[in-house]
Amino acid sequence: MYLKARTPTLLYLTCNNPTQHNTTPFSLPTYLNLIHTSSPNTPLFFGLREVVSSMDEKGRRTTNTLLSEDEMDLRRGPWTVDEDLTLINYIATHGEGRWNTLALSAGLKRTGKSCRLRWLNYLRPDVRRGNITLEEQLLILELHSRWGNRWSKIAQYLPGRTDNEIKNYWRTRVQKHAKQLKCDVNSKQFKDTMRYLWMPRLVERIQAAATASVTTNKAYTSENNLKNNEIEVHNLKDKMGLIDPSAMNSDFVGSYVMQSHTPENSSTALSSSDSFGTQVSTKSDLTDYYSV
DNA sequence: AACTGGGGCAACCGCATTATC
DNA sequence: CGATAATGCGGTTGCCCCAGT
Repeated sequence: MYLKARTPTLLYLTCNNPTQHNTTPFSLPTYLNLIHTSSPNTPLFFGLREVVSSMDEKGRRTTNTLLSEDEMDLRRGPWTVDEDLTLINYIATHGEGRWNTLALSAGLKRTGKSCRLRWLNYLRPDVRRGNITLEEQLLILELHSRWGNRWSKIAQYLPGRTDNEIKNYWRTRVQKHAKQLKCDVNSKQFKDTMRYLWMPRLVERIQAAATASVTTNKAYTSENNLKNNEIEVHNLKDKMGLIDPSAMNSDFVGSYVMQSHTPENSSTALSSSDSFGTQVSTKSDLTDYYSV
């Protein structure tokens, strides 16, 4: 079993056995939590402390490597695991804010802006990672149609998602499909396609996934779990209105958005995110819509 | 096996806004 | 009240990974 770093702090625990080629991603905060809460002699984590503390963003340069003079001044580029640990530890003790002071006090050779960005977009414990769910896609499409590129505002309605992540999603997925449709992402044609084709289809898929979940659970879960899932699906149906998707309009989705995920109730929304997770692959989101 | 092009995403930049002195 | 610093936001860039050739 070995560690692989795909990004500076997204680590993969991978089996050497090719028949068990199942990489398990962990964010650095997850690792820290596991390491802190596990016994020092727990086999899985035995030695990982040393590995984590000595790895760099690419697994090539160790913390003992001398830094160049430029790097001694102000560092740029990907964050190292050591820097992340420093930032996390400092914020755990002193709290966040006053980023320039924080950067200096923590001994990080980074700008305050860089520290803030790293914390908000990656290290914060409530950052939600993984594929954008169908429900989240629906929200993003709807909210973007309302507010345009107001990414931080849109992010307020998607608990755990950062504005950067939503922005990247929009640019890499949605704009790509606009390009394939040979129309501008701000054009009426494209907006109509979103509203009358993609969004209704998303609703259909969300409902289908919810139904499938119940079917599966009827077969494989305990009676108690089944009860919970039925409640969950019922709640989802309530949210989605169970109306003809073709009749769905912006107002409908908007009311769904406002009722279910507002910044004011985001704490509860986050805790209920388990039921907010119709996962899709990164390739399957909008790909099958524009061809209809 | 080597190369290449595109996708995905973390991080940076510049500007705007807000806070502090 | 003005100057400066800090923070927030949206646009852009650069790099890594991986599928296709």
